[in-house]
Amino acid sequence: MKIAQVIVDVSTYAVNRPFDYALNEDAPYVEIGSRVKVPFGRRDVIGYVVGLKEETDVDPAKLKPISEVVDYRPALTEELVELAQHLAHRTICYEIDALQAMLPAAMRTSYERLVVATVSLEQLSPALRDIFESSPTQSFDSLTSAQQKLCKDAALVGDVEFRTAMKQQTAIKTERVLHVPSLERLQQIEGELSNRAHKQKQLLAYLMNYPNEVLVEKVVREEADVAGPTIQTFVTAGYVERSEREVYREIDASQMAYDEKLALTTEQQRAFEAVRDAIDASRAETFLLHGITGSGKTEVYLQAIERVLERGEQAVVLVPEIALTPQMTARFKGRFGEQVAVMHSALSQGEKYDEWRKIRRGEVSVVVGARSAIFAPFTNLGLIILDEEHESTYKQEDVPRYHARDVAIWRGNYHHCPVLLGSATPALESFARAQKGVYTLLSMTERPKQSALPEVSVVDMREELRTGNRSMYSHALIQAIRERMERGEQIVLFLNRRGFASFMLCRDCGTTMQCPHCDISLTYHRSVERLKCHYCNYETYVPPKCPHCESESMRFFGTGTQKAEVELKKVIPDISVIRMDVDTTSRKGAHEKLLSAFGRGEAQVLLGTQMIAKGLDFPNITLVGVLAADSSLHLADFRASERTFQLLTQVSGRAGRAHLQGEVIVQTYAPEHYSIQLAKQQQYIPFYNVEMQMRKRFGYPPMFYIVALQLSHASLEKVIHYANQTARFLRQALDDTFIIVGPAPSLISRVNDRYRYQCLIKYKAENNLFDVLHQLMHMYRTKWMKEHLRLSIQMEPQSLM
DNA sequence: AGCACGCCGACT
DNA sequence: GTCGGCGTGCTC
Repeated sequence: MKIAQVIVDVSTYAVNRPFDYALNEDAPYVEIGSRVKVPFGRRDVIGYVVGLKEETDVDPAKLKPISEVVDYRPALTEELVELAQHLAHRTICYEIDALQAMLPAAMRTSYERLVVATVSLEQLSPALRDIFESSPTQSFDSLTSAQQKLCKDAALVGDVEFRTAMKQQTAIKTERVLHVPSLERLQQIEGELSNRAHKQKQLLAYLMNYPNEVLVEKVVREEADVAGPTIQTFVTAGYVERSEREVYREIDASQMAYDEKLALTTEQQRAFEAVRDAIDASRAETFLLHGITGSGKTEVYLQAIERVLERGEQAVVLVPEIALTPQMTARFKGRFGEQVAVMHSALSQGEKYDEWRKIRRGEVSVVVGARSAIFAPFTNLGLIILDEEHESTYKQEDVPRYHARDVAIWRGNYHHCPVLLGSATPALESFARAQKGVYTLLSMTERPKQSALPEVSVVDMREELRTGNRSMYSHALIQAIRERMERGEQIVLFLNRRGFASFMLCRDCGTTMQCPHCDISLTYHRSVERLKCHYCNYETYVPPKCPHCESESMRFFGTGTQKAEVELKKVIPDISVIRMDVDTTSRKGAHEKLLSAFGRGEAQVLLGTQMIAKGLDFPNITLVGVLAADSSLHLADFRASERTFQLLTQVSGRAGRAHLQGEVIVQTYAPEHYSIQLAKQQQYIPFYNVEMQMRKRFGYPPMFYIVALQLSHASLEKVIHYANQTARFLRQALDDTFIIVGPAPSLISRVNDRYRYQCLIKYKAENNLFDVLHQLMHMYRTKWMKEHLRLSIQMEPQSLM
C-alpha cells in the first residue's frame, strides 16, 4: 500500500509532525510537495506531502485516505520540503509555518465551516426551517450560538451535515475568449442573419477578419463596438464557441529599454571570472563581493547571470525591498527581457501569485525580488545573488525567523551552485567569514565611470549652536544648497530618523507623553494631528495642557521630515522640495512616482528618511546633506555603529555618480565618532577593524553567535518568575562554553500592557543548543503557555530592542 | 487549532 | 435527574 506522510495546516505544537494517509490505487498522482486535502479529526484541512512510503505503524483502523489532491503540479519541490524541515529545526518553528512561508500568500487556504441540510425543508423542525430558509447550505460561524446548537443536535439525527469549505485566498485570473469558426462557416452564418440585425452583422464583419482564431472577448467588444448580449446571441446560436483562459495579471506594461552589456573593468572582470569559474564547475562557493558604491557590482551580477542562462540554469537575485525601484528591475528586464520575474511587496497578492507560477512552471529563469524570493521554486539553480547583503531586511522578523543569507547558502549547497553576496559595507559577520576564508573575498575599489568619490565634509553642530544657529541646517549646508540651486543641480537631504521620532515634552515639569500600555513615548503625527504609539497602535489627541502640571508649554521635540521641510523653506522660501516619508509614500506606487518626478527635475530637493538611502541613481545630484548623522548612534543596540557607518556610506554614494563632482555634507553632534570619521573617508576596512575590537570586548557577533529569548506576561511577577526559570534551565542544560546573560527587563520593558524580559545566550559552538532550545519550547508549549506566558526565540537577532 | 470526552455544580 | 462549565487529550 502507498502511504503519504502529511504535515497538516494546523500551527500547533501537538501536530507538528507528519501524519500518515493512505493513497488508494485510484488516487490521483501525488508527489512530495503536493498539497492535499485530508480528513483530520472531524474536519478537513489542507496538508503538504513531505514523504511517500509503503508501510506504516499506524493502526489500519485509524488510517484514512486523502480526500483530494489540490494542485496538479506539486506546489513545492522536494528541495523546498527538505528546506522547510531544516528551517523548522534551525529557527525553532513549526514545519507548517516554514512550508507556508515558501508559497505566495494567495495560496494560503481559508476555511469556512458549513452546515448542510440533507432532508427537505418540510422535514426539518420549524426552528431549523428558519435557518435553512434561504439555502440548504449555511455558514456555521455566522449562526447564533442557539442555532449552532440546534444544528449539532440535528446532525446527530442525520438531518444536517457539517462540512469544511476551503478557499484559496486569490484565484487564478481568467479571461473569456471566443473561438472564431472558419471563413466558410462565417459566410454561411451571414446568410442566416436577419437584415435588421445590424449589431450582429457588425460583429460578423469583424470576425471575418479573424477566421479560425481565438480572440479575447473584451477586445472584440471594444473593437467591433458591440455589447455583451450581441456576443451572447452568437454563443447561444452556436456561431462561436466561448471558453475561459488562464491569464497572468499585467504588472508593468511600460516598454523596457534594452540594457546594453557593458565592458568590464579589470577589477570587475576579475570578480566576474571568479564567480563564472564556480558556476562552470558547479561549485557551492560563497563569494563576498566588496565593492565601493558606484564600482559597478550590478554589471558583474548581470554578466554572471548571463553565464548561468547560457548553461540552461536559473538565477535568484535578492534586493532589499526599498531598492526594488523600477530603475533596478528595469535593468534586469532590459537585459534578460521575458525571462525575468519580479517579486516585491508593491505587487498585489494576485500579481505575486502569477509571478510565482511563472517560476514554478519554468517560464522564467531569473527572479529579482525581496527576501521571500529566496524560496523561488526553481529546480536547476545556477547562482544566487544577495545585493546589499548587510541589509537587516533580509532577516524575517516573525515566524519563521529565517535569514535569507543562510537560506541562500543552504540552497547553494543543495544545487551545487555559487552564492554571491554583494555590498559596499558588508555585514561584520560576512566580512569576518571572508577573512577566515569561509567566503571568498572579491574586492572592487574603483568607480568605472571615472567619477571621483564625492568630497565629504563633517559639520560639527555643537559649534553651530555655540555661534547661535539653532536651526536644523548649518550655514555650510545652506550655502551649498544655494550654490546647487544657482547651477540647476539637484540636492538630496537625508534625515537619519532611527530612534529619533518626535515626542511631546512639557518644558515646565519635564513630563513626556507616554503610551499608557507600553513603556515608550508617543509619537506625534502631524498629518492627523494625533499622538500614536508605534508598538501597540494606541492613539490619542494632542493635549492642550500638560496633564501633570497644567502648564501650556507642551512642545514637540525631535525632527520629522515635515519639520525639516518647513525649516528649509523658512530659510530658502523659493526652494521646491519633494518629501519622501511614510506619510507621502503610503499609497501604492507613490514611492516610484515621487522618485521619477525628482528624476525629471520637478524639484530641486529630495528630502527623506532611510528609504532614499539607496536605489536612486540620478546624474544631476551633486549634493547630499545628512541632517543628523549621529541619531542612530545613540540606540542601545550593538549594531548601532555599524548601521550608522553603513547608512552614511550608502548616502554618500548618491552624490556625483556621473561626470559631475559630488559633495556630501554630514551634520552631527558627534563628529569624532569613528563610524562617522571612517564613513567620511569611505574606509570600510579600518572601520571593520575598530568595530571588531568593540564586538570582541563586549562579546557580540561575529565573535559570538547569539540567541535572544523574549518573554512577556501581563503580570510582572509571573514574567520574572518564568524568566528566572528559563535562565536556570539554560544554565543547567548548557555547558560553560555558553554564556547566559540575564534575565533582564527588555529595553522597552512593557508593550501592550505586557511586561517584557529577555535572556541572551552567547556561544561559539552550538553543541547541543538546538536540542536544549527545542526542549525549552516543549516546556513552554505544554506548561507555561497555559499561564498566558509568551516566549519567543530569536536566532541571531538583528537588534536587541 | 478544533473538537469530543468527561467530570462536577445549577437548574427543570 | 439533565444542562453546561471548561480541564484533558487526540487528530493518521
